[in-house]
Amino acid sequence: MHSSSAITDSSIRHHSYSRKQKSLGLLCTNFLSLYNRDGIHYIGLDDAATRLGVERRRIYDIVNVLESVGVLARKAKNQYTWKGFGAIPGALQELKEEGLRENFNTFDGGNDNAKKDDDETLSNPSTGSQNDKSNPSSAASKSLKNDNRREKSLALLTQNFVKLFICTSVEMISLDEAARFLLGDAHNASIMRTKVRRLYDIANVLSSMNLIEKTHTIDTRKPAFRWLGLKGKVDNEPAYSPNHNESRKRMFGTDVTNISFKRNKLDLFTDGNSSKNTKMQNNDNGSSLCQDDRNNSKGETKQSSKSYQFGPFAPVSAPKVSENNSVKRVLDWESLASTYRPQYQNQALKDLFSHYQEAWKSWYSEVAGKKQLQIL
DNA sequence: AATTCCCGCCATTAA
DNA sequence: TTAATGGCGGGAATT
Repeated sequence: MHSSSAITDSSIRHHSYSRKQKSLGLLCTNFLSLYNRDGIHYIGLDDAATRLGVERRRIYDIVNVLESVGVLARKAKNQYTWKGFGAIPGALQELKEEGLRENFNTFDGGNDNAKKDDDETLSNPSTGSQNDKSNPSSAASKSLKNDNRREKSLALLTQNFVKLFICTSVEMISLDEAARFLLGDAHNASIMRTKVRRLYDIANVLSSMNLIEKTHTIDTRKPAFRWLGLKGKVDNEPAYSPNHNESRKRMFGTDVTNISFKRNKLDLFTDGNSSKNTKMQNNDNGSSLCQDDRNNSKGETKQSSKSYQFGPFAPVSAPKVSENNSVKRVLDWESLASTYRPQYQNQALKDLFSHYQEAWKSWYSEVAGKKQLQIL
């Protein structure tokens, strides 16, 4: 049939499984390049899953965080409305106001998980549970368990994560810190681990949109994410503007179809040929030149083939302005503090985060006491 | 060893 | 009930 194989991976020792090509970030990039076009208004989940060659489940992940930032909007079952990057500014503004107003809306300090076990102090009944649907009043049937799901949703986590940046001017924070912060802190056990897993997922798609970027803390050690927001690439409606260059870590190939070997749990390809798995979705789409790129070291655009354009995000070109022109000078307690600790711009904000104070405080002492920041 | 995070089981919720 | 959603965490890939 077709000449040359499809999964021509030009890197990775031979044909092996590569996690990178299966990342949510890549998938999101492909999703974006697939739908961020002029005539797109609606997006069908089935269509997306099929075109991108992934299971439904993954689409939900992406769609949920994209919606959290305004790029998409749920319209009906199986159908979303494409709002575009132009909708981000407005969404962020809303999130900011919402974040400043009342304590992080539905956020719930000590969610009462059915986890026996000691619960966190900090009962934060608060939340009148803002109902945005309809039915303003009438039967005041509290949605007890109802919101419980929402509280754990990827969408909410995404918004809170974003609020952390836009409401606090705390650019640069590690996911571990973010998780601790977004929780009431002191969440021993797996709750924390799971939360961090989710944050990784979120961070990956936000990264693909260039809303955030992965870097390292000043003392260059722990990886952390920095807020980029609408920086330089602000646009109103036009899909892509010629100018605007940044750098995005993860750059990928052009192939939108995500086909490749599975993770093979109990299936070593000891001998030749696929045994029986290979359950790849039926990918239509004529072009399927798979090719990744072992991370271009030089800013070289590798895209080509078809006509895939990168939307509002960097078309890859500028190598990178500065990774960490670490000025690392005095590195005193204060500078670190300003980096990690949220700086309250006004009383309102301070008040807003008042109940997080101790979270930070404990985190502080924890880290300081350890041996991490000893430069005091 | 530690960090990153893919994969998909299966509980929930919607139709 | 079936189909659509989407928590959740085991454990493999990466660092």
